[in-house]
Amino acid sequence: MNVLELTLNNCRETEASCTDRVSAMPLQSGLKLLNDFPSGQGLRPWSSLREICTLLNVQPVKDPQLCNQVFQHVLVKSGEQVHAIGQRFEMLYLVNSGFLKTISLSDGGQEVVLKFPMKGDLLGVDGIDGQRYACEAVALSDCDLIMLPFHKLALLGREYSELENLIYCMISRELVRGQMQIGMYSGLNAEARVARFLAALAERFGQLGYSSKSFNLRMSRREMGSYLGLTLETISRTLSALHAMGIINVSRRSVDIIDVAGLRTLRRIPPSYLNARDELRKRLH
Amino acid sequence: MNVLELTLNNCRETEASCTDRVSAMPLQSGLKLLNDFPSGQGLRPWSSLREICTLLNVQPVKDPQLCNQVFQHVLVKSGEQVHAIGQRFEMLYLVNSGFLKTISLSDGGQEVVLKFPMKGDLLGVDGIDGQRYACEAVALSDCDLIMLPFHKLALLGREYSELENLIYCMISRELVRGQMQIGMYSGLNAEARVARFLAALAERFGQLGYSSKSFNLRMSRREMGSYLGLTLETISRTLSALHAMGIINVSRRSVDIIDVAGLRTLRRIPPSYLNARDELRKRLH
DNA sequence: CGGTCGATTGAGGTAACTCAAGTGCGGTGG
DNA sequence: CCACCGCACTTGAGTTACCTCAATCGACCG
Repeated sequence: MNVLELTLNNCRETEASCTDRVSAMPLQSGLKLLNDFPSGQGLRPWSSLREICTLLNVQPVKDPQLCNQVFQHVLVKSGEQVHAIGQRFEMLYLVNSGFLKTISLSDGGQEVVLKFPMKGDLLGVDGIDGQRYACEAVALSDCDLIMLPFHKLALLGREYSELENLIYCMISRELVRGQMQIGMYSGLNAEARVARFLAALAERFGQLGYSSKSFNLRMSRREMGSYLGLTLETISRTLSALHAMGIINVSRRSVDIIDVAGLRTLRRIPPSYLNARDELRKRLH
Repeated sequence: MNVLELTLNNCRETEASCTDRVSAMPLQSGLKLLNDFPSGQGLRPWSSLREICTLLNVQPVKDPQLCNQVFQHVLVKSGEQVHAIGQRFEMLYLVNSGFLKTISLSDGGQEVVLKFPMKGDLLGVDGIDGQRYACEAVALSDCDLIMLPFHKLALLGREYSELENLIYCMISRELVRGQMQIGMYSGLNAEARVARFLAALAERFGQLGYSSKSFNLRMSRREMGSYLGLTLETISRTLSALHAMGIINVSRRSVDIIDVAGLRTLRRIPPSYLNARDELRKRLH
């Protein structure tokens, strides 16, 4: 049984097992396998493990048979859900293109944004232990995801130690990124958080070959605030202040970075840029 | 080559490779292997994989040869470092007894507490990708850790799919716990955070067979604050207020839980319990 | 063209921070 | 044994950074 058969097989399994899923999956059924799509758009329905390694930014696996194994893609439209909290875990998803958010529910039932996965990031790792996804993934733009059926992946990993190690690294990396987030933003005020966030986003875009100077935010102010532990109004105000300082240009969701170094090192914004009011109040006292 | 040889061998390797470590390891050299210790204290220098499964709260591996494989312990004294940030990764550590903290450095060089690992928790998973630990682990009490040389573990995992799956689950679990933390505490005010934290701690102690009603905090107010994103003064005030409400008794680091349900559901503390001052000011207005 | 939704901006309130003064305990040394 | 010191914690008072509520604006969409 070759891998192509394995993956196709697995897709059928996925479809078949939809009925026994615990949580509602309003959009899951709308997911399209890429080979259902009209060809000739430059999109292919599967990627080789070699390509996957490139995407993950790791040494490509050397074994010739292994690195030609292929994995199927899936297209997710903007706003659609990739997986829900509590849904039975079967797949890891590797982002080939597009922009997403992962969320969990806070105590009050409010959604909390955990990450903004993009090209090269892995979704679903939190489902391995417990066999159910612990968070929900939603596409914030049309996305092209590579499906990695975990069971099959592990099976292959057993034969190829190279691949096994790759899997360990992928998972560990996700964990490290979560830790970095906490470390990075704790102890920073609102302005610095937003500034670092933009700088990190710009750097990431740059690494992926897009412009690091000029890009569109794919998330709403509310989502950004949730991710950074701030309210949407604070985000809006801070962006305006960074604009007023001449560090960025921002209009709605389009952002131009003027002074990257400034973004990275900013600690606090002089009150004059934030709001005339605050300064006035201080003088009155 | 049996596993006992493997692990002992690895320990020698660890000692030998101390010189090429990147970061300072002031205390690492003071770590003692358990078989250096006087026997007859009920402590054994190694644990079998069967025991490790119990500790991890997973189905014990069934293969008779595999589950009798043993792993060596290491004792870490309170205040000592288990591993440093940037130190070369070789080991996972499974906590057999004791209480620790893991920290990373915030932007300003301040330490940020990420977790408080205890019995059954795994340390070092963040080192797999990149081959260097991404955080620092410090013992907050005398600790008994089981050393799991990752390379050897992976080697064994390749032969025994059961074990391999176990490794994946262990790592994934660490990730999920990190996510839960973010989800749990975001959107809660200081009082609720402290209350949930105590409730979670109590529950954890209970699961481990200790008293869930009465225990000692092993961390300082500052460390607790760092973990919860609050200052030490806020922690202190909140504990006092919870005491005043009759939900807990607290004196220095010893805590008695009086009303667990209250802790879990608390949203805000009536001003009167917090400080007479605030209420007075309101009435004056 | 109205309706909806996201973003901006303003005004005021407040939760948590900062700074500072005390308190109590545990260790050390006379 | 007591006196001293250091450290973690407590408590107080004032400040402030961020939140909340509310009005407005603009883009998009049927």
